[in-house]
Amino acid sequence: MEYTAYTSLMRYTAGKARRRKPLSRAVILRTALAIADAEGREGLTVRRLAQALGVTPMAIYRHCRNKDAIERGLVDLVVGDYDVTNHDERNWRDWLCTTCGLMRRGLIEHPAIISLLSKATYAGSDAMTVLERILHELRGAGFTPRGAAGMFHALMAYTIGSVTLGDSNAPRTLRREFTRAPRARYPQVVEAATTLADHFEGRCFEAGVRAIVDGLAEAGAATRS
Amino acid sequence: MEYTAYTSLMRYTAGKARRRKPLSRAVILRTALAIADAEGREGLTVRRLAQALGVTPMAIYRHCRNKDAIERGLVDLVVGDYDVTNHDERNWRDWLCTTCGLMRRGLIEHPAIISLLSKATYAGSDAMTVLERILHELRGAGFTPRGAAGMFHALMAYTIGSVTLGDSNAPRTLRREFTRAPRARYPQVVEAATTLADHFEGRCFEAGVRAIVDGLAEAGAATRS
DNA sequence: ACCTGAACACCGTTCAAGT
DNA sequence: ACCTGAACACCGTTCAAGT
Repeated sequence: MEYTAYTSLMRYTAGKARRRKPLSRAVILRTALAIADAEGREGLTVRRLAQALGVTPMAIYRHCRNKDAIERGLVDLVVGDYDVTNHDERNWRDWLCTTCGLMRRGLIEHPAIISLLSKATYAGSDAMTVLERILHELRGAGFTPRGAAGMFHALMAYTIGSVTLGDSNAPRTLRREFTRAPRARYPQVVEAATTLADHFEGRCFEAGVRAIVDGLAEAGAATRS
Repeated sequence: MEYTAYTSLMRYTAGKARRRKPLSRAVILRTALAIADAEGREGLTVRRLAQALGVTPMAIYRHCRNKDAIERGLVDLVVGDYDVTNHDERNWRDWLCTTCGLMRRGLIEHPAIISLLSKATYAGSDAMTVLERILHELRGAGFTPRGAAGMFHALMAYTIGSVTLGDSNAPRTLRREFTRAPRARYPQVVEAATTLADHFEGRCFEAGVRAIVDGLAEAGAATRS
């Protein structure tokens, strides 16, 4: 216990003076993200955060209204860090595919974020900029506003759901559960066990995105001009 | 504070004798679900649960290993309550559509569950039965094991992601954020505002499912026999 | 076997006080 | 203006004790 707290403190404050001058909202959020990444969402605690910052818990309240505000700030921080639309795929299908892949990557590298997504807000955040950029790309590809909105939402939902299903269980646990299920009661599960596990582990993510893109592109004559 | 605790106690124990005899794992989980539904995930507390059961917190530990076990139990409980595959659609597309609709319904009626999904396990749970049943239906429709697994995973991911995006923000908040976004910076968002909000509010869920089903059914010659 | 009481090591947050 | 100390009302969980 003592040891864990100590090494964590070392890790999060590495290279900084133990007594810093500023303590801004920005450094609070960055430290909070580091803690959440390392110990998970419930490992992030105002008191723990203060300790990592070398400060008293109450010092944090001078810069952030409360813990909820910090958690909301983390979502913004990650969205801002991953410039998911900043790449140079030429055709719009590849562009969408890469964008979703980058989103997925960001969510996986910061696993605590996905459970905070429900606290996020669009107004005045980087998320709105990402949304605008994706709609712009889709309009350029010939989608109507309605078609573009549908595509954005479906891909977003699929990506988030994919990550949720993926980090549900420890890496190889799920694979074992499927392959070792009693064949008499679960014949289909056993037969599809390895391919099921592949999907849950995210190995077929890109194929899923492409199928959804194609499915939505065809659906309804009104979605594309 | 006193008042809230009192009315909650009344609500959760309504119709039961204040001093019950058994206190089984089953009644603990049912009460826990009621609390989680009413106050959200962080409103569910061992001490609060004990209070609602008219018992000391430690009495609960005789029946459940710890809070984590209770939370995992809640996912099973909801999956078991909603018999999502029990309906009589004739063709497989409609069948999938209705199944996803029922899953979505269950998740929305118990909003705390979605954030507990990552704690769930397949082995020995009702979730495995649902999975088996869906794969069975897809095999019957001519899908290969691989194709069926892909379809299950994609629909599951989409459904979960859809609900996650939906309950992110309070009902009308998101709609306002989109329609009132500054037009100069976010022209596409403003233009698609109402249709975007419709999607986030889940009004186009069924259309999304159908498009994904069609997209995956076409994808790859190997997925169907 | 089943439940309770007291205790421990934590939480988020407020309020008054220091510099 | 920015930070601290002490306090309050909570947590999950363990351990020994009651019946």
